Amino acid sequence: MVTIADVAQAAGVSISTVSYVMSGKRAISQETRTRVEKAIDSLGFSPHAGARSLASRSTNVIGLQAPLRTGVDVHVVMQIVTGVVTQARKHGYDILLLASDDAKALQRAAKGSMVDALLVMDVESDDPRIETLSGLGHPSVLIGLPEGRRAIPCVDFDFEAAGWLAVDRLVALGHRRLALIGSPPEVMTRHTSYADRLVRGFLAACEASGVTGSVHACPSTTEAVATVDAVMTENPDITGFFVHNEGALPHVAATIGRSARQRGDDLAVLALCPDDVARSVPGLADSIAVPAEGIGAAATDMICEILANGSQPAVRLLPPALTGTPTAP
Amino acid sequence: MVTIADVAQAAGVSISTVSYVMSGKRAISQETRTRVEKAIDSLGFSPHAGARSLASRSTNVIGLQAPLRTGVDVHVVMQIVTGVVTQARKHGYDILLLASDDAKALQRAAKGSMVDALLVMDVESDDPRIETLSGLGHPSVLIGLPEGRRAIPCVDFDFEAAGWLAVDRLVALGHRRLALIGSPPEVMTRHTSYADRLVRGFLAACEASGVTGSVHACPSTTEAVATVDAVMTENPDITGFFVHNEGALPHVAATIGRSARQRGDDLAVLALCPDDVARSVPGLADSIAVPAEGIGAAATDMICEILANGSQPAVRLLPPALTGTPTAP
DNA sequence: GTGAAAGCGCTAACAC
DNA sequence: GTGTTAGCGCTTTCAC
Repeated sequence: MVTIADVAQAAGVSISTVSYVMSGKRAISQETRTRVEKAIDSLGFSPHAGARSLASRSTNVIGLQAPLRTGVDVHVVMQIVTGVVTQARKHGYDILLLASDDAKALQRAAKGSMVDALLVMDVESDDPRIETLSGLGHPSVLIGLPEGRRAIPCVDFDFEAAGWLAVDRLVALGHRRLALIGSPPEVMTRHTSYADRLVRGFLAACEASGVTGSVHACPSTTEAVATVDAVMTENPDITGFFVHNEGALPHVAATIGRSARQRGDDLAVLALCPDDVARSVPGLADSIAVPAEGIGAAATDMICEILANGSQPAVRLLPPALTGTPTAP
Repeated sequence: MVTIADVAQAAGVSISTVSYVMSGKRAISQETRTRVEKAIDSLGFSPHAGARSLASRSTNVIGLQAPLRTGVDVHVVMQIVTGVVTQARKHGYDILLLASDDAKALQRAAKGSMVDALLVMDVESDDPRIETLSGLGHPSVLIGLPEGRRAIPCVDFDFEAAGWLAVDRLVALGHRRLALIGSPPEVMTRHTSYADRLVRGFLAACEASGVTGSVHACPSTTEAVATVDAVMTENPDITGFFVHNEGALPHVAATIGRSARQRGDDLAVLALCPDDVARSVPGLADSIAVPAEGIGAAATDMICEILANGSQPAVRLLPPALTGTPTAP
């Protein structure tokens, strides 16, 4: 293994000079700098991460707790993780992927000085992890927006605004009876924050616009088709569908598309999902994009800023936007 | 921060005794052991990972290079990652998620002593990373099975055997004209190892069974339906479909199911995908499970064994198995 | 069965 | 602008 001492010797300077060349924390003459840099390159030196973290009391690693369980939208999770990892690297951080999604895992990483900060996804209201995080002494950011005391900074997509936007769009298209085909029942029941916020925005917007809106939990599996059929049969006057359900989306789009063709109905499907997912669904005209990678990147930016400046920003919600071919009413 | 010295003092023993209690590397009297353990608990001590890695020259971290790009099957990737992370924790390892999937990232992690070993997914034949890994001095395992020199141990699902199994199953159901609806064109063209192996097994089995088999690349997006329609129109005598394509599967299953219903054809769809994905597709009777989480776990076991025993196992392929309601012919 | 002490490779005062 | 050196918190000889 090549150490900083080897580099110093090769460059004919002291150890600290090499260290300062790397960190840029003090002025170095152009001449020594090049000499040191050459030595570093030719020896292929990279500093020992452990030694560095021991001496500097910081690891340049951020711990990420991602929900690897099923029932979540894998596309969204993957994209958020991608955003986090990519952005972290830009700030010079690496990502330690935590195994379990309990409070213990957070403590292990923090107390073992394995990470400088923590990024936690899929936090529910009253999640015990929030209290753990507060007591940890490590900066942390939640990806999501749990209800309650708001002790930890949060980054998320503005699902509530998305609910409003969806209703505005469907109403603009001429629909007066709307349905939200939402998350699977288990997500709804868990009161996962994003599901609740979407429903709230959707219903409030329906009321504000004076249209009828109903909300339907929908399994993300085989039963999605049956669920949609049931909704359509029992509420034949619904013409505007707003779908926020990964597994159900293709079925819903197909079912409704077929029904529109067969019965000549003027039905509309508006999806809430990542852009590329929307593009892969046949027959889907518009969608509201969930900027999943952007959420990951924003959360990472926030935590890096806290790490750098000690600033303590509160909540950041990314605004929704319509995508796709806008079919004028 | 509470250090090992604090624990030693609290327990009235020397630092080394505390260290040995934790590592179990030398005999400790029952009495001191309990005293030390109590001190550890009451002080809430966890050893500093960096200090440990500096002194012991090992990090207890495994680097994982996962393809976060699109075009891959996100369900499969997520499940493999889950398997890796979960199993690693069981062996006492944590996972560092590498940002980019190039050789540089592997070097950075290894040479910076951030990891003890590397796990690399989605390796292609002639992948430059293979040579990098060989020269790195860190143990590594590939998840996948690239062609060629085989310098690095590999773990994967036995896609070739899956091709055989699929044909056997479809033939047993009475089908004589088979089609493999395969990976997207970009994956086929890249000669991603798994796609090639599946095709090879499928075609060989068709020949061995004396049935006709054709292979069709299929985009994982909107065009999947059109592709399948084209295949069915141009080859109306195909009755057995073997689908290995995340995005296309629901469409294929639906299209073929409908056609079977409308035209009264005896068509069969056999899918190759993770179990839970198969269960979420309406109207799918059987499938061959891709044990994605098992692949991740097996790869992790292998690398941990190499780390522990220095053993150098070669290739491990997980066998395919039929799932679902076996509909007798 | 236990302790003392020499590093591990780096950072960051504190010199000059 | 550069060098010297005291730690950072742990593991692991070596000594008893």
